[in-house]
Order: sequence, then structure tokens, then C-alpha cells
Amino acid sequence: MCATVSPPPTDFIREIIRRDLETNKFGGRVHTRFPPEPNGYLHIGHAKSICLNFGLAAEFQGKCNLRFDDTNPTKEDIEYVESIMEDVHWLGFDWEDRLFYASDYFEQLYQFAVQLIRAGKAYVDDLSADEIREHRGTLTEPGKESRYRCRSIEENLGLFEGMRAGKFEDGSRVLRAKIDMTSPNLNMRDPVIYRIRRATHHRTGDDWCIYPMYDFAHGFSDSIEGITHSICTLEFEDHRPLYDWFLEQVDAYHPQQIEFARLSLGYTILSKRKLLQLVQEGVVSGWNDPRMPTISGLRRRGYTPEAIRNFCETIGVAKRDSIVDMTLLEYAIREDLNRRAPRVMGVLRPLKVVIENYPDGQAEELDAINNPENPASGTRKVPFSKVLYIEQEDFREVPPPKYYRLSPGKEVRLRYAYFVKCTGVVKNENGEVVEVRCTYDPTTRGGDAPDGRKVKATIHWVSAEHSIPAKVRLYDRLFTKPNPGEGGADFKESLNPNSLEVLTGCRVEPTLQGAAAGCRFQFERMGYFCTDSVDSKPDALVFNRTVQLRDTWAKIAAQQG
RNA sequence: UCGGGGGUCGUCCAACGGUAGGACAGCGGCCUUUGGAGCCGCUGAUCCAGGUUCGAAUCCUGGCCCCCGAGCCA
Repeated sequence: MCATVSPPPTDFIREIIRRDLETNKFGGRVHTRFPPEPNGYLHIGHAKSICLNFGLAAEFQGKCNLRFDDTNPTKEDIEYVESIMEDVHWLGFDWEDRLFYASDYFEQLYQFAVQLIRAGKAYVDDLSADEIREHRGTLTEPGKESRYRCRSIEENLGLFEGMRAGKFEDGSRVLRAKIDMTSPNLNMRDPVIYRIRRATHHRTGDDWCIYPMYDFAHGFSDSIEGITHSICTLEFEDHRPLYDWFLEQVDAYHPQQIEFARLSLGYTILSKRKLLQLVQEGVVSGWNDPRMPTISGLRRRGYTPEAIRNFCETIGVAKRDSIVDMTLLEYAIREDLNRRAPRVMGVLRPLKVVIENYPDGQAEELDAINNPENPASGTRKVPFSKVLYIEQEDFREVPPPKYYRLSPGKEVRLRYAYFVKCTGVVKNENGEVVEVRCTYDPTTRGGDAPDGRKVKATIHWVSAEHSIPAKVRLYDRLFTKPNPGEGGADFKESLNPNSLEVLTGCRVEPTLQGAAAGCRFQFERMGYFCTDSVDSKPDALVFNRTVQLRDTWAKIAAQQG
């Protein structure tokens, strides 16, 4: 087997970087950064950005920093910074010794602001928030200058110092850039750069009562760290002139901001605000609920970092808005797990089978292949006996067209065991089949018939007596609409009521006894499952279904109605 | 309406004036001790209208449609 080396991705950002390298724009350096605000858990959309930024650095022999954009203490929390670090590492990226916080720069940022004031490019405004909004104008009308706009440099300096010293009430004054109240770009209409906010910061505590705004802090943070390419999402395109303006005013080192389209995934939401709402309202069990599109949710669901990285490479990077189909993500995890997940047999909805001609009390061990995709993974022994369980859906008393599985008079193969033929059924008082009777052909041990006889189907099974119980959770998409909340609707109205189904009477082969948390398996013919990292115990197994296997029969059955 | 972006198979991404290509999905076949995996094939797109050009997805003009922007959020 040879590893397929995929060609390096090409996209408009890599083209820009290659050009910058050719022209020696940044002295041949490539230095990016991933700048999350610690106000929520990372999701698959962040993974796209992480893979881009760290990937670029790796590709061009550069560096990528992890920087927390923590300029708003009222929304941020240490819990989030910890989860973010864990998730970035888990995804397989390393910021080495370059862990930074915008809050590390508060003093420098303050000095930049003083510099701006000294240059007559910033002023303290006493207008209220409402007044500032009114003065801003609208998308089509210019704004009006504040009556405090022409304060002297000395007065501004004194006032700003007073803001820092805590002499003024929260919200009573702000520091604003002096740019152009008539600019068609509202971001340039004297944006606020510092606000007074007495809140305890998760890192700086109560050292500060003024905090810089994003636009001011971000560019200077990039500049301080020597970032070359500051990659962000499309909604910041309008902010680029301001990003550039700040750096130009003080003649600071000037990184290049580049914008790309954020990821949207069908049938889910990638908004930290909305995700937080699901968590707070208990719609899901937490940020790491396996139905969540968060990194921690996907991890608990059984996704691998490799699959997520491959997914991110597959979807590419561009500037047009798009909604990526969930099947792309599912393909990525199947492709990875097919290669590496050991196969086992597990029956989710058991139906009892009695082999009439198999001796009572006898048992034998049959060889089963651990992973047909990887011969090196070897074989294992699976116990077989007279009473088995098979999947309810693998038996139909009245088989529909093209149904290959077990039904009265029909013969199938029990995986790695024997051919069995159905001789009848036992029903309960409601007329439901509660037991299937079969005979087996002792000459087909292992699954091959010496007479060359073929069967259409091979089904999985477990020995009733030897199997162990398990709980299994089946997950489905969180929402019933491709774009929840589209058109102003409440996104929670399209929550999928069937996104979680818990199966309790499952039976799995004894190999699984004692499985640790977070182990991934393929339950043959059923899908990929992993032991839940919080609820599964070695003696009380709980599996999460990561993703189903492709199911041709399900398609046929669906077409048949 | 003002400013900034963007429109290529059902979906995502390529094609950088020279045969519109790949992946996923779908459909059909081969193979198979997983109706899995794999392999082969098919279907299928340049927003519209003009123009430039031997030749346009690409350049020009004019439309149309979509997204973002009026936080002391990021």
C-alpha cells in the first residue's frame, strides 16, 4: 500500500502568499495566527480556520500563533480558553511557545491609543451610546461629528488618563478614532476604540476598567506578533480599511488582512451565540453533546482529527458563501474509520434465533477478521452456540422484493459461522415474531460451503449466552432544515425531535468486555461506534453511533416506500 | 437606496484568454463471507444580455440575484 500524497491545496490565499514570497514582501516569512475569542467552544467552522492558519504555516515553513482575543471580559471565561487549547491540540496543531492573549498587550495598546491622541487622531467623546448611534448616520446618510470632537490634545490626554484611572462611570465616555463621519464605510465614522467597563477580566482581573475594541486591538496585536497574513472571515472585509488606518497612523509594522468565507454546514448551526443557547436551555447535554457541531461534540461522537482535517481540505477555501453538505463530513469520517476501526459484531435490536440441530449446551469459537482493510490487525475468536441474537431487521416473515436476508425457507450466512436456513417462527400473543427457528449446515463452518452453494446475504449475530449487554445511542441531524433560522425564523423551531435515540437492550460480542472510553469500532453492517467518553464504563458499555455505513438496502427499501 | 464582497454540476472546490475538471451526492455495473470497502461507467454547471477576440467561465459594458455593514460584540 502506498500513501497517496495529495497535491498541496491551491486557493486564493496560497496564491497571495506565494506572490508575497516571490516579491519578498515580508522578508520571506509566513506567520499566521488563530485568534479565537474565549466566549464559547470551538466548532467545525473554527476547525476550517485552524487548519488554514496552522496548515499555511506548516506548508510555507512559517509559524502560527494561538492568540486569545480577550478584549471583552463580560463574555469571556477561563473554561473557554482551556477547551480551546484542548481542541486545537486534539486537532493536531501546535503553537509551541507562541500562546498569546490580546490582554497581554493591554499596556502597549494603551500606549498606541495615547500616540493616536497625541497625533490628533483620537478623542474622548462624552456622548451617550444612543447619541453616538444617532450621530453615526445610516447606510445612506452621512453621520454628524460629535460636539466633543475638537477637544485639545491635552484635554483628551487628561480625560483618557482619567478613564484608565477609573474616574468616570461605565459608559460615560469613550475614546474614539478621529477619521471621517461622512465615510460611506460606517466603520470609518469615528469608531469607538476604548470603552469603560468595570468587569473582572479572566486574566488581568481588575487591573483595567477600560478595554479596547476589536478593531483597535486586533490589528495592533497582529502587528506586535509580527503576523504576515492576518486571515479572517468575510464580514471583516469592511473593517480592513480601519485595520490599515490604525497601523498607518502610528507607522507600525503592517500585516496583510485577507478574508475568506466562513464554513456553513447543512442541517446545523455554527454560531457560538446559538450554540450557547442550546447549551444554556438544556436542548443538548452540553457543548460536547455528540450532536453538537463543536470539536468536543464531534470528538465525543467518535470523529477523528484526521477526518476533520481531511474534511477541511476537501471543502477548500474561497470567498463565496456556501453551505457544505453534511455528506462530505460523513464521507471523511467513514473513509478514515474504514481504514482503522476494528470490526466487531453487535446487535442493536436483538431477535432470538434458535439453531434446532445444534447440540444443547455446546459452544465453539470461530475466527473473525479484525479488519479486512488491514490484514496486520489479525483475527479474534467469537463464541457461537445454539441460541443467538440477530438484528430484527435481518428477518422478515414476508420478505419484500430484493430482500436478501433471512425469511422462512431462506438460507443466509452467519458471518464467520455457518449457513442457516429458517424453518419457522415463534410468535407472541400479539402475533409478533419473538423467535426465529433455524437449522444449520455443519459443513459450512467458517462460512464456506464445500458444495459451492452460494447465499445472497451474510448477517451478523452474537451468541445469546456469551454476548454482553450494551446501551447504544443513535444520533441524527440536530435540525430538520438545511439552514435553520433562515428567513428570520426561530432556529429552534426546526430542531429535530428525533436527533437522539437510545437503545438499551443491545447485545455485543464478548470481545468488547472492558472496552475503555473513547474506543472506536465498526459494528459490522451497522456503522461506526465509539464508547462514550463520559458515560461508558468497562462493565457498563455505552456506545455512540458516529456514522452509519453506506446502506444500499436502505435506499432500495426507501424507494419501495 | 450608500459602501464592501460574491454568483461554475444537486453540494463544495478547480480551470488565471486555448478541450469546463475533481470530490461528495445520485444512477448503473463489476466484485464481495459487511447490501460495507474497492473498482468501472453514466448523469450533471459557467446568472442574463451585449461587446472585444481566431478563441471568453476568464477581458469590457449593461442588467439581475445573493451575502455583509448603522454594538460602547468579535
